[in-house]
Amino acid sequence: MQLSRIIIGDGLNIENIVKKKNLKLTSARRELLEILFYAKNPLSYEDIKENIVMDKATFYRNIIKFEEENIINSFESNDKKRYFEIFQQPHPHFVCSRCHNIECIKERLDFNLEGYLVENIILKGLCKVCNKTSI
Amino acid sequence: MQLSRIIIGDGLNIENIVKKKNLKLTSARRELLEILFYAKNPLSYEDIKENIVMDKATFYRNIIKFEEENIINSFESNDKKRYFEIFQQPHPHFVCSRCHNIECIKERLDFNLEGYLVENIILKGLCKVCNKTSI
DNA sequence: ATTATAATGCGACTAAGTTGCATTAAAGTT
DNA sequence: AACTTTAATGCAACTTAGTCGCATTATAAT
Repeated sequence: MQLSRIIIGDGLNIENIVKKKNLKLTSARRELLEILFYAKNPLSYEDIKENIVMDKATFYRNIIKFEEENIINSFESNDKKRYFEIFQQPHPHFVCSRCHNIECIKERLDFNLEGYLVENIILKGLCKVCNKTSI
Repeated sequence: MQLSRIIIGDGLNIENIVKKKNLKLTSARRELLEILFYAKNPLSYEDIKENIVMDKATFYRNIIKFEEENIINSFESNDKKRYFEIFQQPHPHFVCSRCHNIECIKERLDFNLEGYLVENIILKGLCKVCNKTSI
């Protein structure tokens, strides 16, 4: 797969995104970003590690860099793991407490919290499937 | 302090709550529940451990029991820690990504997510204080 | 007072995430 | 194309949350 050539949004590919932030384009970074670009849901380190060759330290150092540069963002689930995804328009995530699946919520949740800046919304509970099959 | 005599809601004190669930009332459990009852914000293990004498395994085993019995509930913050609080009416929590404070949100957030059962809402971003003093 | 059973403490363990340090690779310069 | 600077990598050692098995102890009922 010629993943590094995928076009994201405004004609950007992984090379441009990384270089725009004055980061060196290494194979570790290309690998990591390709996986995240192709994922349709947020991924944890455990999800990713089987598919990468880089060291754990490299992984986390890149995660930190990418988060600083707003290339990705992350949040904690209820399984003690952090989940990573390519930075998109802020949108809520639903974490199912039964099946532990994580879904991106497309519906807009409107509420006004005076004074706060809400960057991330995590909803926990039962997803559609588990809610239907619940006792 | 005669903490075990505090009255919660329907004339319940810690003794009654624990016994109602068919759990033995040990000093570890009394200690843990007293701390959580008195906390005005959710607490992590790190917050609690200086004030308890029980072993870490006992702490977590009781946390698991209490969660099963809906005496407490917990959620993950963005500092890799789990936070615990006495189970109350479900209400959102706001986690500040700058000062890492955790607040209970009293305002009702109304939205309808068809099919899901939302048990827990975590908002992340800048709290009132940090948002005001942000660049 | 006795006893059954649940809860505790201890030690060993797992897994995420971090840090220091020596080595290597990227990207600009001549 | 070789040279150089600086950033990124791999490795090993570490920290901390959380879990588990097991022997011992405390609770609550008889």
